[in-house]
Amino acid sequence: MSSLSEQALPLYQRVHDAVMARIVSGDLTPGAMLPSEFDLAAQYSVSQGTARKALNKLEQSGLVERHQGKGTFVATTTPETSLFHFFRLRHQDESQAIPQPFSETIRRRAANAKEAQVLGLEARGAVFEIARVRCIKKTKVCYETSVLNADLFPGLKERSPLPNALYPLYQRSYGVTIVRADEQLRAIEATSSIANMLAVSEGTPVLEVERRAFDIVGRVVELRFSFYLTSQLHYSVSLR
Amino acid sequence: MSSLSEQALPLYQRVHDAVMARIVSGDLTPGAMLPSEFDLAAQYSVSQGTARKALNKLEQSGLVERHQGKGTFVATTTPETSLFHFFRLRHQDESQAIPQPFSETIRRRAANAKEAQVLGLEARGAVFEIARVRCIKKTKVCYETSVLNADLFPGLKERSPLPNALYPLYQRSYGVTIVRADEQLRAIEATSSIANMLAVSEGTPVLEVERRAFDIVGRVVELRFSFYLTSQLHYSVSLR
DNA sequence: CTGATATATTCTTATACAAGACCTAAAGAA
DNA sequence: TTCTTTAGGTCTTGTATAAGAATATATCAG
Repeated sequence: MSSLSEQALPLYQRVHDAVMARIVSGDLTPGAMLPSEFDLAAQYSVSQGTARKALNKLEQSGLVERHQGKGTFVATTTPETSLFHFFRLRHQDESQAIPQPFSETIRRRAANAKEAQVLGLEARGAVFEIARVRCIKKTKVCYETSVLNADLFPGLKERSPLPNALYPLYQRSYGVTIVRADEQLRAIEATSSIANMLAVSEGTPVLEVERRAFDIVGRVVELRFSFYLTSQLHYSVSLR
Repeated sequence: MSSLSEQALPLYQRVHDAVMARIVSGDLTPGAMLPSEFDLAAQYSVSQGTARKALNKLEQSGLVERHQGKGTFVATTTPETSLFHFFRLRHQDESQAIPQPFSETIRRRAANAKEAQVLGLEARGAVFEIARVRCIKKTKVCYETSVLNADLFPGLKERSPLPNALYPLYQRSYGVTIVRADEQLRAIEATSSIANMLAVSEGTPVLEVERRAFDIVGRVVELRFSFYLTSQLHYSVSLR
């Protein structure tokens, strides 16, 4: 049996934690098949039902996918899923709006105080800043900057131009899976620099979205500011 | 045994559906205690484990709450829960911002085309329109209008002034439980009427939130437009 | 290539026992 | 007497296990 110390916790919880650790550590990569319920049960000396309960819990948290007769697999956050989940821009008919890359700048620099605090870095630690302007049908609709811990994304700058969706890149190339994002939204007047980027007049109303993206273990991996023009589009969210 | 027709569905699913029907129909009201796992098992001629699985599913969907040793209860959408879930306005430190009522107008009128379509009414059906301006520390920060199917909320107009939080009122007084809300957000320039309501100059950036609120059975019960000033506040949301 | 068969997987159902919450009545102190 | 405490009993949900069904896939005979 593997390490299942920590008495007091229920058996299924210990199995759950152990399997989760294997996924988080990268031992089990997205798309990989997990041991079957019976194998897992044997590994940890519990019954199949207990192993099953652990797997069900992992499924509920979205970490794995299960298919009767096939097996249990580490969840693959497909571009579609990722887009659908974290890209909230929609057309007026609620169809998804996917802005296309227009320009991109990647810089390596020292974090400012806020970035260091949010990303959990030491003062003036190294970060990558990705600044992009994006279009829909030739019209600039979005300016956004993403700031990342440089240590987690070695060689990022050399990958320019980056794909439209960043999170699948984070996952496939760096093993960083984004599972949650907290966002703060405000309506602001476009500053001169933002107005310039989006080719509108200064003072135009802009939807500002400040995002903190979290990975599986709860670290803030990305701090992103997005500025959207919402005359033809809107930000769509479902509370439940 | 009660009606558990529909062969082909698993037993626990049938029990789940039956209990859910009792909740939706109003037979079991929010806060009421459900039959125990053993009682439910006896009622539907299944084992306690199967009844348990049905109740767990109801818990996952948020319809009931379970407490070891106490029992299972129809979920009570408390004012706190409701506020926390559907009122997304936050101060800069992420503490919840609760605007206080400043003025309120309730009108009974005919629905316009969009309202009739969204609320599932016949053309020009009767609706209530609640228009409110709300303040934080004497400063007007929000203007919002809620449009409701008048048939679902008899005598609403006579209840003025309404409480700060409307959804607990819907639930307690009219048996309408809001479980989900879809929202569309835009940054717009304040129109003259909105600017007037909020005592700002025309053209000030305002966060517009268009909400459709759904009840347990998936009907759109409320169409709400909110206009927020977001200089001191922001709209906070978590995607996961 | 087709269809039956075997095998591996998850899913469903049932049972037994553990743990937590609550009520009640007896015991004890003021 | 009156109040508080405590012990036990009972009702509740939580945990663990086992056996068989349903589903997907590979294998092999024809």
